Amino acid sequence: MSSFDEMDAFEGASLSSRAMAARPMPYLDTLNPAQREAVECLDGPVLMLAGAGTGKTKALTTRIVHLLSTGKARPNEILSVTFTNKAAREMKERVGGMLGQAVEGMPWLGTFHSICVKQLRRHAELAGLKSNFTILDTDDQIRLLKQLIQAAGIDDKRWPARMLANIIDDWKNRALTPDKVPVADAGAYNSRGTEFYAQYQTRLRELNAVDFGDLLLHMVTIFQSHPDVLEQYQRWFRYIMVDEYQDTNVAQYLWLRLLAGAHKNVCCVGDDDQSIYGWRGAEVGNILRFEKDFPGAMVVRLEQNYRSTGHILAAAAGVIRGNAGRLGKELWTDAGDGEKVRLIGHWDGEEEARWIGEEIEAMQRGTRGQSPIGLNSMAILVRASHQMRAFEDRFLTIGLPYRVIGGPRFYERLEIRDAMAYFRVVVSPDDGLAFERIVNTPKRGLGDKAQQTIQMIARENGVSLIEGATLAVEGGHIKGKGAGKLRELVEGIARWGRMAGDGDISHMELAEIILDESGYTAHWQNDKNPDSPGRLENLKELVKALENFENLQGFLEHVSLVMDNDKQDADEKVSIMTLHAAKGLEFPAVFLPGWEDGLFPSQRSMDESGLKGLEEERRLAYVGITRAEEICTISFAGNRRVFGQWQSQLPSRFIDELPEDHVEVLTPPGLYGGGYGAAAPGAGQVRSTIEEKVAQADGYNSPGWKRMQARAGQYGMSQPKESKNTVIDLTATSSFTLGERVFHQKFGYGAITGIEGDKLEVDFEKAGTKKVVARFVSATDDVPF
DNA sequence: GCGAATATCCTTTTT
DNA sequence: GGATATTCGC
Repeated sequence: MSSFDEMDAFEGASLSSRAMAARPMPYLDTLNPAQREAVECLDGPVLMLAGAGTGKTKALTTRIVHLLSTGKARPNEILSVTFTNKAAREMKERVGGMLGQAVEGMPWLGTFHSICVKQLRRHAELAGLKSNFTILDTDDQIRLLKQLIQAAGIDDKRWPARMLANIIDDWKNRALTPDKVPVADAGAYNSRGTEFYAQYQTRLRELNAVDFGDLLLHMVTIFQSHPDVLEQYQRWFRYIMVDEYQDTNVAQYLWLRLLAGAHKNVCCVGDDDQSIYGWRGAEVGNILRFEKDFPGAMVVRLEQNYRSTGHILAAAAGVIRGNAGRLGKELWTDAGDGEKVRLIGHWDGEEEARWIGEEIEAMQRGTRGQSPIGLNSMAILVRASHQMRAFEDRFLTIGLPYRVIGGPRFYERLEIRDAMAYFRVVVSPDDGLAFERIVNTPKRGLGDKAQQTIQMIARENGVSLIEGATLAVEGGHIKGKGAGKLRELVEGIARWGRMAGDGDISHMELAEIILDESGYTAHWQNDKNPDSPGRLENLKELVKALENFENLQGFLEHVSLVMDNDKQDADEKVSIMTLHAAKGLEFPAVFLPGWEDGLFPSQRSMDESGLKGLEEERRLAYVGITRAEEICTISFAGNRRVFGQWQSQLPSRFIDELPEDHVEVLTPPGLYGGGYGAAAPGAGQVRSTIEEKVAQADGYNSPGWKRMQARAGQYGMSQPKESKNTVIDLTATSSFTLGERVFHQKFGYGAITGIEGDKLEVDFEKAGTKKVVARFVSATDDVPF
């Protein structure tokens, strides 16, 4: 085990704390009273409840600077955790900027995952791993599970590997090792969940690999079973700071609590209203419970908002008010009311995109009566990434420059993943998953049968796949020209490995050699596909990216942990991203399209997590609105293509929660039947009272929801332009016939076996027989009988 | 064993 | 509509 003296020597403080203590502290004067309180209270537990746009990052970074300036800690004694790499980078830059020098000496400022990798590499043997372990991505994870499932003779159609991966992830997020999974979960995955989980962990160890969840889980396990290791870290990290605390899951929470356990100098920053990662295991409970976990904790509320105008804040507040059990904050601003939030409905998704495109161009020119707004200052925030396509299509045709943030990533491209699999087998020969990926890419005449032979031989001899391949060749178990090719590949991998070890050539040269000698480059050169040249370009770019790293392993780790690829180009472009990706960002003008029930709030979220899911969706709406500084435009469409089929949509229930006084309705009266604001008959009664909302027992009984159902009949827009096939008839109760094949968002396809008023009994292919409300089911093309 | 044609499922959100 | 799994003909 590495000693901490070593750590000190490698990463010791480069800043003299004594010299800094003598300096004045002008930075404190730029803070408002609440921020200052949080910054100056250095010892003991502190909870900073920081609403959107209240200068949270400023407070956090100033606090680090203050710790250093007062000589309370050296840079390497502060553990500072964020969720995203972007946030970590920003903090580093800002601390560096305030100190007027680079912060080389803050080795423990990073994401949960990157810090845990660092720790785990030090203590890998305590988790049964070697310190050069590989970090698997979701794809590998699923492939591995699929193998286990098939080996167990289970139909992976009925029990998809993806599902099992989610279950296991969930357990890991809750810091549950296979032996600790509660009995209540025993029914998971055909009652064999824990069995597969245990097998999966064994396989990972054999492959000298970990998945994302393991990074935290292994460290928590190590801390729990090796108090000496934990104590060293406890002593080392004299101060701990956590950003976005509302997003921590149980494993992260335990890890933090263990590390902070001794001195309790922990400062957590968060906003319960912006907790939007529950689906990934985040526990809002962590932040709600902070004062119980750390008795005597100081709680500071940051409520002065420096970002948005009054109307925007009021609209956001009106929406989030619908959630119960909040810690409660009221944001205020002295920036004035500004423009009201704008609301508009459209015929369909394409028209919505067209309108937003025109609106953006108008804003850009300043023809809306306001001063021109640059494209960089505008963003479109969507609920689900598939919504982006409509905008990309439209903007491409009108030549409006845009950038997609967090879209399909460079490192997820086929050719990049292949190339990286080559690097992986060279760096870590135990990595059988990478070997599988490349063994027949390019084609080497090694099909299923040959690969099964290799698998079998490897398993029989208890060796890695590569060694198994060697044995298979030597034993003559592989026939034909595949044998020669396989031998060539195995020898190649060994040779490249030696070259990496010798260090005679740079890792960039090595990467090129690997890609050339393996025939991978040639594979794309010979491919006549029109996109092959692009792929070769990408490979070049990949090799170039290696420049910034010391070796292949460092690069691979970077790729698995730092997946961001927001290339910052100087051009003016509109940003398109998901609401999740937008957290922490702000734009003068924000568009929020697709506010339709089922899409936003997402049907799946509500089906899977009920009221909790709905509340998380509502927080997402809150996050969306609060991204806007000056102009916020919400829109919805009456018809939308889903899976290539037209479906009519209802405006989101969140639209009804927007407080009238702060909204300007742009929708021409009559277009969507009216129901909002002055455009509608009987407008006065439309908005529900706050009491009603608080009293609502569940989402489906909300006044907004009921009203929408009532309204459904007057839509007048449920006919698609091309009356191609099915539109859900929202009012019908008897438009279905016995035996008809139908589709349900959650249960999939099935046949109707009974009709009872507006309720149907459907025998679903996957989910079995269920009673469902007709409204939730749509007819399919298939002719029954 | 391979590639093209055909079926099937699907879509939240991501470190 | 589009990505992936399966099937079929060579």
